[in-house]
Amino acid sequence: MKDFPDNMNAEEARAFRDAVLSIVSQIPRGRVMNYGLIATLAGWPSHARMVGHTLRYTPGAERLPCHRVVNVVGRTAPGWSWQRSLLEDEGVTFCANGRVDMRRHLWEPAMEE
DNA sequence: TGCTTGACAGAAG
DNA sequence: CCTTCTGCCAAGC
Repeated sequence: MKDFPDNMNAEEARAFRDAVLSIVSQIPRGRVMNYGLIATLAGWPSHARMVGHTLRYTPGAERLPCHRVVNVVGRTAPGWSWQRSLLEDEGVTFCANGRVDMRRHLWEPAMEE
């Protein structure tokens, strides 16, 4: 029995998008998450790139705290210079190399239960 | 139909 | 620490 189909149906693509947007909207202020983690929680591990694709091309994602989504090493999205300012405004600290201090700000929904 | 691209991740140099 | 390469998978051309 196959838990994770390799290609998505329209229904699953919609479920994936819905899950991603839902997870992102739940990221607390001053915390960040990475793409791989969101993809895993959404039910499709290794679809990290699809998460970024969804956040960028889905209308309405702009109103979500998508600026709290960074890659696994705490680096902000390329071509999105103001993302750092948005995070700093929430109290997120950055290292000298321009990366988010993941050890302090990484948030996992599992830690809520 | 087939190659390239990308808001990624991980390993290697 | 940084850059480059590979694996990944959907979207674009």
